[in-house]
Amino acid sequence: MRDGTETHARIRREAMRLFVARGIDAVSIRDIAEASGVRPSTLYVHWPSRDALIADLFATGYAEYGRRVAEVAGPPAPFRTRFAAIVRLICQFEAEDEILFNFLLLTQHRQLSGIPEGAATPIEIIQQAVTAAMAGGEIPAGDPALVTAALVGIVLQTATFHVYRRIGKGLNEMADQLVALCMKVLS
Amino acid sequence: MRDGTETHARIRREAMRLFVARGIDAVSIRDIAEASGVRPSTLYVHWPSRDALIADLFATGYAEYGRRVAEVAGPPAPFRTRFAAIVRLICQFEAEDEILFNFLLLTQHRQLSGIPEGAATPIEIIQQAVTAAMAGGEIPAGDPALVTAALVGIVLQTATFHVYRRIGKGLNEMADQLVALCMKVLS
DNA sequence: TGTACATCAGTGAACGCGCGTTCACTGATGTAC
DNA sequence: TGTACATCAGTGAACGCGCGTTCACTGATGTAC
Repeated sequence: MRDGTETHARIRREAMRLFVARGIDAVSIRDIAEASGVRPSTLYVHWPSRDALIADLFATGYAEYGRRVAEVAGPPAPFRTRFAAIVRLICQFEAEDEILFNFLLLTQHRQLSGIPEGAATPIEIIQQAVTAAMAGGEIPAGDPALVTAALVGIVLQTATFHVYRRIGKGLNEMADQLVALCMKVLS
Repeated sequence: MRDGTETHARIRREAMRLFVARGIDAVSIRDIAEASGVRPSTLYVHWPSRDALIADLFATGYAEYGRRVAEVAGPPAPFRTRFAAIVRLICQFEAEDEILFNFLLLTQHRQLSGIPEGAATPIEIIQQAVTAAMAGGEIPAGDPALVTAALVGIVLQTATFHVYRRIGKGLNEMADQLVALCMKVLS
C-alpha cells in the first residue's frame, strides 16, 4: 500500500491555511481537497467527517499550546517571572507557526465549547496563577477573572491587530513591550 | 396594504438574537423566518438577500456605536478624561442592548473588511486620540497602535469573558475597575 | 530472486439534503370619488 | 357613507446549486514463500 502520512500532513496544512484565510464556514471539503491535490473522497480516508478534521486540527494545536504554557507556568518562581515567561512563549508561538496561532486565535470561540469543562486551558492556567498571586500578596488584590481578562486581552488584541494588518510587527518583535504593558496592569 | 414596520423590526430582532446565540453561519433564512413568525419568502420583501440583512444589522448597529463613541471622544478635554468616558460608554452600551453589543463583538472580524477604509470606527477614534495624547506629552510615548490594542483588549476581552460566562457581572458593573486598569496601562 | 497475495490509500461517480432565492399569487388596507 | 380600485406585505410552491458524505472499485506497494 502507499504511505498516507505525507498526504495526511498536506491536507492538515492546507485545511488550516484555508480556514485562517477565509474562515471555517467558507471552506468546503472540495476546496481543501483541491488545495491538497487529492479528491474529496480522500479526506474520508483520513477523517470520518469534516467536523472531525476541524476538531482534530483544533485539539492537536490547542493541546500543544496548552502543554507549552503549562511548562513555563509550572515551575515555582515569582508570579511576575512566570507570567512574563508565558507572554514571551505566546509571542514565540506566533512567530514559530503563524497559521496555527491564527487558527487557534480565530476559532477559539467556536471550538472552546467542545473542550472538557475545567480542562487546563492556557486561560485557566493564567487565572489560577493570578488567583494564587493575589492570595499570596504578590500582586494587588482584585477580581482574578477581570485581571486575567485584562492580561489576556492585551496580548490577544495585539495579535488580532497584527492579523488585520493594523500592526505590522509580529508579537515576537513586541514581546518586551507587551510584557511591560502587562506589568503595568499588575502594579 | 398592511404596515410592515413591525414585521421588519421583529425579523431584525430575531435574526440578531439567533446570530448571537448560534453564530451567523449556523442560522438559515428558514430559522429566522420561523422565529419571526413569517414565511421565508417574507424576508425578501424587506431585504434583497441574506447577506444584505446581515450587512444591514451590522452597519446600523456599528454606525450607532461609532456615533456615540465619537460624541464622547470629540469635545476637547484631557485625554484621560475622554478615554474614561469612552470606556464607560462602551460598558453602558453593553448594558443597554446586550444582544446588539455581542453581535458587534462576535461579528466584527467577518464584517469589518466591508467597512470603508479609514472610516471613523471606534478603534480608529481611540488610536487617533492616543496618538495625539502621546504627541502632546499627556501619556508616555510608545507605539500608538500597540497601546490602543492593549486598551481595547482589556475592555473587549472582559466582554468576551462575560459572553462565555467566565465573568458573571456585566461590563457596566465593572466600569470603574476597567477604567482603573486602563489608566494603569497609560501610566 | 521471482511470484502470488493481502493491504489499504486514493478514486470516480453518485446520493440526498438543506440552502438561498424566485415569482405568480392573495388579500388586507388606504385612497378616490 | 358606500363602492371601486390600487398598493404592496406576505405567501406557497418550486428552482437549481453546492454541500457533506458514501461506496464499489483501482492499483501501488509490502510481505510470504
